[in-house]
Amino acid sequence: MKIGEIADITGCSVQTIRFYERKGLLAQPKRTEGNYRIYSKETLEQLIFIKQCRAHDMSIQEISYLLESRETPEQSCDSVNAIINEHIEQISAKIEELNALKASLNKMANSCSANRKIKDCGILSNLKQANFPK
Amino acid sequence: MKIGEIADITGCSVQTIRFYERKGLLAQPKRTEGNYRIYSKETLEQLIFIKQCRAHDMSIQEISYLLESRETPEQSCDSVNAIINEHIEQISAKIEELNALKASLNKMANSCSANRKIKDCGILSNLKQANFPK
DNA sequence: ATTTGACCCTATACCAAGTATAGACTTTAT
DNA sequence: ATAAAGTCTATACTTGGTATAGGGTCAAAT
Ligand SMILES: [Zn+2]
Ligand SMILES: [Zn+2]
Ligand SMILES: [Zn+2]
Ligand SMILES: [Zn+2]
Repeated sequence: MKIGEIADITGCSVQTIRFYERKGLLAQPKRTEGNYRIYSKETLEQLIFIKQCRAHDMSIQEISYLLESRETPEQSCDSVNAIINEHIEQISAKIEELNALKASLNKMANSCSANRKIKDCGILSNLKQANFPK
Repeated sequence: MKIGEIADITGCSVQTIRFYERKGLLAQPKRTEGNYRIYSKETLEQLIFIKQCRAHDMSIQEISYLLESRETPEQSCDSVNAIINEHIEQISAKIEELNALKASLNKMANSCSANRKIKDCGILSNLKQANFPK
């Protein structure tokens, strides 16, 4: 298969596939005489795996670790669990952070209701307040 | 005040302040004879405003619009409201997305419990599944 | 008077995870 | 034979900074 085909199948762009190759997520593929990349079914499956990981917002490095671990199928999958659990923790922390931001923003939005002029806008005066950790 | 002072006061790094200047969030300040930047109290307050906006995860462009609007204090603050509300929408959407990701990741994490070998790991086999929008 | 140290200056490169060109080459279709 | 579509490499751009390198400035200590 040529690069455009696996791009179509997976929904990754051609540039993204070449980018993953540069980053080491995909091995250097064989080439045709005309220097076109040629992919095997296995590489296509690996790209699908990568796509699923990215869809779960895993970093290139996390995906690297997972791909690496797939090369030792007889070993314990504890490391896989560790990566996923840590990633879930990251996402949970981000959700908490965004919920706090949203609450603060909503509070600000509610502080604009009366005068409706820029100079009196509660939103802008809220944003002027310093909020330094002592 | 010199740049290091307002960096200390606001908690922005010196590089970040220079970065904001390049991005147009802060005007070109006056300089000493030795070419050091000199800041007024007003600029310090503007930097605090910017910091508060960034703490609410607003983009440089959104902050630009807010700073611009502050220059027409007699005008209606509808545009300010629009920016904040749109930003709240962005954050809400992101929260939804992360909640969905987290649910999917938790489901995956639960699928690893039995064999504890890489080749049988439910997490990895989940990630192998293609999930293409038809 | 000079040297040290702390600060400041510009310019440039780097990070993630791609996206978007330019300019050339290969292959396919008409 | 030519045009269109696909591919190639290399490079620049995105966001919000961070981290250097290689200088210049300024105050205090020697
Ligand atoms: Zn992660
Ligand atoms: Zn208002
Ligand atoms: Zn926003
Ligand atoms: Zn497992």
